Amino acid sequence: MRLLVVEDELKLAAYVKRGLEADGHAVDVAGDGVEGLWLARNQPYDVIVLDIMLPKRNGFQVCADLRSESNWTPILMLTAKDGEYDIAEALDTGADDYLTKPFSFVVLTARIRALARRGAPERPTVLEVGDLVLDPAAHTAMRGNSEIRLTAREFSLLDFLMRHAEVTMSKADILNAVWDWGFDGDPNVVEVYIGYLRKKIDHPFGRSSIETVRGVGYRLRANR
Amino acid sequence: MRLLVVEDELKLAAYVKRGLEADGHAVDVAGDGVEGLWLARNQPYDVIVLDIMLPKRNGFQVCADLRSESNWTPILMLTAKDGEYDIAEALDTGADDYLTKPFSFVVLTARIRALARRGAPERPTVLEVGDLVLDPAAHTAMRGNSEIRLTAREFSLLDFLMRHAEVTMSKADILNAVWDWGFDGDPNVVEVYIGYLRKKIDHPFGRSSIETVRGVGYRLRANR
DNA sequence: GAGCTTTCTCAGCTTTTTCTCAGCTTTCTC
DNA sequence: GAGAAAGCTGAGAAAAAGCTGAGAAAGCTC
Repeated sequence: MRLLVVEDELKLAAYVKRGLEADGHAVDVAGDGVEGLWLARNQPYDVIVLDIMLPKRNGFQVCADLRSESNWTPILMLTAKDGEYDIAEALDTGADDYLTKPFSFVVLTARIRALARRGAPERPTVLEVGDLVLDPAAHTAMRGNSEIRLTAREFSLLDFLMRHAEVTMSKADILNAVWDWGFDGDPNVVEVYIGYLRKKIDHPFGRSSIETVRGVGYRLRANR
Repeated sequence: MRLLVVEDELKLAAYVKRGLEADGHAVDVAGDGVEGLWLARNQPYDVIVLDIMLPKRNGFQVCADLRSESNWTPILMLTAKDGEYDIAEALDTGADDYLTKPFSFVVLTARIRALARRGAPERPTVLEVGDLVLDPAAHTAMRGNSEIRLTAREFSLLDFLMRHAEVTMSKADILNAVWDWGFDGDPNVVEVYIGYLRKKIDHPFGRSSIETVRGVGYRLRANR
């Protein structure tokens, strides 16, 4: 997909760009509202990720401008949690969805995918690895025929691992993708959550499907 | 379905377009009467949603023009509640139905569906999920053989959930679809109404069929 | 316009989730 | 096989999310 990210906070923009590119998308970044507007007008994007607080022209204005020109590219707005700007306001200006900062990468990409899918009627979009099936729309996970109840964080983690099945992901990668941007707590959370997930998704007798690769990270294996 | 929305208020147009597309329709938007007329003449639509107060050529005129050209595409008129324009007048000019602003999304789509159905007489059009049956035309809901009395809001909510059975809908989605456009009250209403609905539709002994997906939203399950 | 229904807000309560911490186990190196 | 590094895990505190009863306000009906 072709994506436009309009975000003035450089670090965040870089983080988002890097992550989305790793996800296989083509990403343009604009640092202020005017530049964003210009790009949005002159390039065809599948989704626009638009921060509200921007120099020169804020997100609401950019969004309203585009809509007034009959540009209906799906827009995902980023709002700060402390809520100086209202969430409802974002939707009112014609945004299609919003996300409050801080957010995790997995959640961002999930939202972008959901937006891009709108209008397109097909509907496979489940992740499958071995006998694990994860359905982002229904927000359910199954091992074989039995449903697995997962919390939001566990779900994100499994989503991430399944999208990178068979590849060893470092703890840093995981922390980056699954936890909110700017998280600076104990990296041990990853171990803890891997533990939770193992308890829930492991076969009663089978071996873990999440392998520990000592000194490197974790890897989700399809079989056994 | 192919729909045309003629509405000059940008925010409302975006909201309607977004929602209808999420509902699986192809939506064109025109920002004034002349553009609307042009599109209506040159494209085959299943239903036209037509605001009355429009720049250049108002809804009545557009409607009359189309009818005088023997264009009988079903027209749903949008009127402001304060009633500067008369509802009867809308029907007189050849509109098929009208809706007063503000309206909720579920109501809008219900009306559009009803209009589109007029030409095609067959079609039962009841919603069924598990042993829940909802008949939008008759405005009745049944669990098995017993009727459930629902208020208008409860009905809309159940309608929405049933149309998206098995999929987890966020509170924001629900608020957007079931409550009037521009509603900016406490999002807690959703929780309250989910509570009401659960009391009414739950089996005496069964588990709830509306599941809470913590941190994400709600999901209507068919079975069990 | 009294009485009933519906819709919505509010605040306190309950449940669930998330995260930290500290001690324990496993694995690796020499 | 001792020591160190890496990983695992149970307990529990803190925060977040959701639920619900009470009641105010608005609408409808007769």
